Amino acid sequence: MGPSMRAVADRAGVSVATVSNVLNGKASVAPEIVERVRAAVESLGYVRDNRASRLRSGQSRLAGVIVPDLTNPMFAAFVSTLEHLARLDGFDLVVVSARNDPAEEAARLRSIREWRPAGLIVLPCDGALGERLPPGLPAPLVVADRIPDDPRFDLVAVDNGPAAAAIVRHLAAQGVEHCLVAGTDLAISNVRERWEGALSAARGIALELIEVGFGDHAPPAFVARLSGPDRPRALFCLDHETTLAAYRLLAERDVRPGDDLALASFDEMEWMRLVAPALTAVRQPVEEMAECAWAMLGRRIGGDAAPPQSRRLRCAVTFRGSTPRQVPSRPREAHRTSTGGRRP
Amino acid sequence: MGPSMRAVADRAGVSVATVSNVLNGKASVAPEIVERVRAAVESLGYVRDNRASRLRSGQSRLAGVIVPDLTNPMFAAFVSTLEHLARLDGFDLVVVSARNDPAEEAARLRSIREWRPAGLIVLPCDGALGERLPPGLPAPLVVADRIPDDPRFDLVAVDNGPAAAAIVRHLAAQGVEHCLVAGTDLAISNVRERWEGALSAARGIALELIEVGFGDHAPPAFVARLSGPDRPRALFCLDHETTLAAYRLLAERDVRPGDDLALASFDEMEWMRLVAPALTAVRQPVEEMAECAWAMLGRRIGGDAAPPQSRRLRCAVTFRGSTPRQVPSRPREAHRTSTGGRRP
DNA sequence: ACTGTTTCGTGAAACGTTTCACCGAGACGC
DNA sequence: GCGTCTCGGTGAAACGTTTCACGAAACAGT
Repeated sequence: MGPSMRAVADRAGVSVATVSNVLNGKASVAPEIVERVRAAVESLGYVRDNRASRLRSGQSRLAGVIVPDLTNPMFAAFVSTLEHLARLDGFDLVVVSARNDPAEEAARLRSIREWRPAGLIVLPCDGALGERLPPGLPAPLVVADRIPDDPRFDLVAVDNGPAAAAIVRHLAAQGVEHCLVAGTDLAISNVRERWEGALSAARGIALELIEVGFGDHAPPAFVARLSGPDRPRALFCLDHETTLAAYRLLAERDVRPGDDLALASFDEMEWMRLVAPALTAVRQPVEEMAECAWAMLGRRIGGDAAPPQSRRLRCAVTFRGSTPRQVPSRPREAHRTSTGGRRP
Repeated sequence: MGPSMRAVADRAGVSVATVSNVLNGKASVAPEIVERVRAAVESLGYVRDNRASRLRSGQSRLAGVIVPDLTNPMFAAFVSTLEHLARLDGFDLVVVSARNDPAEEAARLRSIREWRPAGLIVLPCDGALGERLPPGLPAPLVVADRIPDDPRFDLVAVDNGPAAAAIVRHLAAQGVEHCLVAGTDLAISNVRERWEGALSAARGIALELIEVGFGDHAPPAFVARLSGPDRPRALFCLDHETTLAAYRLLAERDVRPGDDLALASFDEMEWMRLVAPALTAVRQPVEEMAECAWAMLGRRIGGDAAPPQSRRLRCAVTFRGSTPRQVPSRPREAHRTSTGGRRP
């Protein structure tokens, strides 16, 4: 163990209470004594023990974040901004990745309580968060990104429906008549909302849904649907995992996005702007979401007891070369696609 | 505050010491009493307070991780695996992103000590980690990914030199005679080692170095070098940031990797396999690195006092379409590039 | 019946802080 | 010269655990 306040006090020739006062700037202390204490701290290399400090004071200045998967760049960005904001407010963050496993999420939710966090920010694996929560909320909880069945919590998410609708309207306007819509799992609120939003805008365009799950490999049904001779002319992926799986699959099958298949995606990532043609995609405002979540949590920690609030942030939809007009005779405005006739 | 052990003890009609024994399975307790205590815990919804527990026991079962930038998918993956491993050993993780700022890194390094972590895993911003460390190591520290000037710590990193050499040899074999080598900053050990590794293999190929820094936009010198009429026929980027900047730049300037410029990269990412032509790249074994770091830290926490160890993990180098043979007349084996004549 | 030994459980002392009531000593008003 | 403040500082009681020495049975061996 390092030196304790006791050691500092002895060396400075004062009482522990005074050391505490100096360190926390609580009571007024004579400048000369402040100096002595500072010097003692310095020379001993004293570091406060937060465990004792927080235990006694009842404060925790610690927040927990639980994300479904830290490997997903979106969630990583979320945590990163959150971590920064938290630090500005003097909070530390315990970060947990549930690895897309509700059981692990539940376990972590339980174990994190032992640290007595001042607040929790949870991006749930699925909608059934309420059931997994230990009875009796241990601390203020803000739910982000995914919508739980349980309305007890503050919520910040994006407006999935309208964004998906915008994509579908765009596809229809480009002349697409039939579109395959793929997502990992409709049990995830975002995916469900996106599908419903797409449906709501499906005028003059036929939509067909397929769930592909989280597995490392695309399920046979998906593969078959995309490689058969009657494969759709357009594909709208409702989340990043699906887009990635589809993009790989298409490359293997030598189906070129843009040329052979209109491709649009939710969850815009850097690579979607780098590939050629670039992908039409919906970008979620992750940073803004993190800011909002932290602000909400801050208010709750501050004691605000207003009824649960729910905020929806607007997504940015960008149309790019992967969804060109569907009239082969007219020259395309598509970005960086070859002019055709490339297949042997 | 929630119920304490006192409350549980009262309800079960035993002493706090017994409750503690039951909860920790330390001393032998009569089965009937165990049951009573369990029931009391259950009905009160008791949760242990780690602050008190760890304070008294002197254990911490808490580890800190400091990464330069959580937004970087490599570091996110590192933290993710680490978090998982830690949890398997019953450790919690305090995660900190230094946002590429040595000052922030230093600040966090200082403040994290207040939690009395059992150990620290640090991926330093630069080589000068030693200077920023508070005097007197507070806990075992394992350095990962980047090599500090200070040899006091256990280290796990990748074999940058050989991997870079492999890339350069490959380029030479493909007929490249002159290659521009770009990296953010030679002050970063990885970048330096890669450059040196490249140099060591530069037989029959001229290498030219440029540092591009971390800014959001590529510096003018880089832009000029890549767009001028005498631009090099090959580019080797020494880190992900640089590759990204270069790739964007090339796209704007309508210079096609593979066709117009051989392009190889360190830090393979998903998108490099998705673009066409796919990028020749060096993949770092992040997961393995995390496993190794955790294992090392585990040994130190266990009390191993052997002299600092240093491990280098092997990178995987994959040659892809972005570095085709440099003989224009012969048909290329390149993957998914058009057959030429595309420029108006 | 007298020791040992084992088993099961308890009281109380830590751990390192914060906080609160209190105290001595000047300063001040009258 | 006497109360009354304020200022600066202190001792000691918490906070919720773990741990340790110790006791009270119960049981076995002589």
